[in-house]
Amino acid sequence: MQGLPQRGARAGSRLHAILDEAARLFSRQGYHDTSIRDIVRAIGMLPGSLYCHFASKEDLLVAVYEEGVRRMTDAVTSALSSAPAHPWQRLEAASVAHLEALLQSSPYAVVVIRVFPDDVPAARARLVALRDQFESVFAGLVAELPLPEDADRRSLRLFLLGALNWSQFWFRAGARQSERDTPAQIARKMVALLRGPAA
Amino acid sequence: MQGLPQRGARAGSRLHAILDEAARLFSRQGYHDTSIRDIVRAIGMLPGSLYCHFASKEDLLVAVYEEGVRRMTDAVTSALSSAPAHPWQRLEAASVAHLEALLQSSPYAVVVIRVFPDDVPAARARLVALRDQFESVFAGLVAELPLPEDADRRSLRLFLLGALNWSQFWFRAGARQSERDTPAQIARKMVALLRGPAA
Amino acid sequence: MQGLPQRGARAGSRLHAILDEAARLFSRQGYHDTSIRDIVRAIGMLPGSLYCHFASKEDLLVAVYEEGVRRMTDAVTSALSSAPAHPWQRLEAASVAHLEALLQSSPYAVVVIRVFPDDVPAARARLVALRDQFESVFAGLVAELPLPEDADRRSLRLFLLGALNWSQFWFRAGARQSERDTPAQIARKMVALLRGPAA
Amino acid sequence: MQGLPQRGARAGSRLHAILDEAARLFSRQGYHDTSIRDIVRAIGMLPGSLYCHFASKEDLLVAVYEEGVRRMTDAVTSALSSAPAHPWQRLEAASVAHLEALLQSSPYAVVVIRVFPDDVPAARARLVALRDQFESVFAGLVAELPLPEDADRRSLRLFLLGALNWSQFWFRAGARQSERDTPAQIARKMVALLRGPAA
DNA sequence: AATGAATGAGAGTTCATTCAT
DNA sequence: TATGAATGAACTCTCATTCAT
Repeated sequence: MQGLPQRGARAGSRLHAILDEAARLFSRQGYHDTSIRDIVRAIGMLPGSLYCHFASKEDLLVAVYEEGVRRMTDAVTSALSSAPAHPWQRLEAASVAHLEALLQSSPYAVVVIRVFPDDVPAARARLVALRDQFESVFAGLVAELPLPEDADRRSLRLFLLGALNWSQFWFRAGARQSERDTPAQIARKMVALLRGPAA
Repeated sequence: MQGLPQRGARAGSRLHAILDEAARLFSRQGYHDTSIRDIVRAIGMLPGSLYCHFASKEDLLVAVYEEGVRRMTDAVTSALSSAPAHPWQRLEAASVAHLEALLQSSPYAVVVIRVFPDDVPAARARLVALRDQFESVFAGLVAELPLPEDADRRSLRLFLLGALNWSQFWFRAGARQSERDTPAQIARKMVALLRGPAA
Repeated sequence: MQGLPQRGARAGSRLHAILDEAARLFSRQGYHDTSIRDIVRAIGMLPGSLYCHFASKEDLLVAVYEEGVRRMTDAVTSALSSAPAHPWQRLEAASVAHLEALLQSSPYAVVVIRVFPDDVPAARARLVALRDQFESVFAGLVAELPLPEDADRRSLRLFLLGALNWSQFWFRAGARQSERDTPAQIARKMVALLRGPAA
Repeated sequence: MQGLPQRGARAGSRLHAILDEAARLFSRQGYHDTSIRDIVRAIGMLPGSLYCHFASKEDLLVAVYEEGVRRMTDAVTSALSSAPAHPWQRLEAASVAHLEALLQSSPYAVVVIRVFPDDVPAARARLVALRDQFESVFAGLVAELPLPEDADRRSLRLFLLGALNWSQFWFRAGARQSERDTPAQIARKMVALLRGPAA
């Protein structure tokens, strides 16, 4: 885990374990339904011990968020590095990477999308800032799109990200496994819809 | 309030008051940050009294959800009754009505969109069913759209609703008041994007 | 217990029990060494139940203080009603009554003198106000004393009350029971010292 | 700081720093409201490190008490060395020195008077012994006073010290700065009151 | 002499809920 | 239909202290 303090093998591994477990539980049960006890129990610690690493439950959430944004950004950046040059294809590659992180691979990413800043007033400002940080990547990609002069790029970005993020609520439900789209397919369909039938 | 039990003027008014206050607080603070005490305090009741009307906090949430779905459905249905016959225009009218309810007029609608079934395990199934009930209205409208034989109508519906619903998270932030789109404008832009540049 | 809400036999008795037990423990162990759990355990309640009656531990302390001031004031007032008319004798009677309450009869009074406002920041202002309220009785008595025009009555009052109140720290220690002064004797000696050898 | 272990410049300075900070915080916030963390944070140490110097928080308090008694005794002794020979004047000089230490100059002295032995059961006996040690200085001075054969010298001493010590609770409140007595003036008034109007 | 992660106990408090009245 | 006291469990968090390094 890049960027985390790791001043010793033991120390780092415990902090690592707390973050991983918090990400896992926050992503599955949400923030409010996950207690400090739930988290530490799963990794063989005592509740008080967690406070050696985080001053409050909100701070822990922020740390998970930070890692989540880092991972999502990394995933998108990494996908872009091997993507074609065409702006629409780059947006598609980023969307695929984002949706795969969100729906498939990373509890950290799920936390960022699932736990809403408004639901944790004490951390709201910091969570919003982190979300904005991630969205700026997409803002950059949308800015490159070959669109008419008067196109509303902000709406397009919000529209795309909203649709992508909302998929967490229906992705695992619905049709039989075999008929279900993969995250990558979903992302490609969304970008295609935005690009329009003509393209 | 149509459809609510109303065995007398007084009775109905108390139940009404509870629901209104619950909708107001759930929509503003979320479900977990709103306590039974918060709700009853605001209407001059005591915590125990609420249980004359609802067996549990989850049941109260379900009741608010039911009313929210009813209101959203009513708003959409009502808008459709005076809408043009063209399928795209009907989808637009429905989207506008939905987004106005969500962002402008109804705390009940906000609860339906803001409080996620996964965050309230004990009521999950019922909340999902109510959401589905509402979405079926849009499924009907999407089914009418003049699209190629092989178009993925389910994705289109999920895409539109995701984008619409996600707007609750960014609507009140951002640009200066004067430059901000109204809910109706946002909805129209979204439908236009989906319809494609040709239309 | 005069002045306490008592809207029902049961209700009053529980509140009564909480206050009595809190006064008893605060007076014996101090405020910080007494936990909510200590208090409720002694009267067969659960910790949460206490919060039906008091919003916080500080509020409970204030309530004990209020009762303590009431009792001390009552004791002094009652003693004055049957005291001679001479100002020095009245001051003596008040001092005797105060010291008997403090050292002999009332845990409530002990709390007022033993728990210092500065030790409970959240309640400081209210505790100081209650102490002042009690001291004003003595201010009245000192104002009546036949003293030279330029006498410093404020210092005399603070001197007397300081000496009286400090006795809580040495009263139970020291010499054999038989040789020990009673609270009344201590109070009389103090007033005599202040009055001077001539009197 | 005389009497403290000082096995090297560095060692002494850390211990010194701990004691000073503990005295400062105990005197301002009381013993229970001051945590080990508060103390070490202020001097750039970690909680565990404090235990290289003191085996427990109570031991730290006792050390502060010891230093406090030493300072108060030194102040009184020093004042007496340059005081007139008359017993009442010597008592006055001692009282002035004590009150100046308590109200003006020494957090250590404040701790001795502010933190009551009964509030720290684990250290009670040692704290009481230290207090007694200090009071014995005053016992000696009172023994010298020219008083009638049957005078109650013990009461006089307790009365004086109680009044002096209690002043910590009202000294900083009350009248405007300009009208307020200095600690020395307060001490002189108290001794004058005890000596009686005639003298 | 100092570190810093961890302990284990316990703190005050909140909560949805119950039930006799 | 409403009350209000009580429940029982759980909550986040703080504390003095320990100990391998």
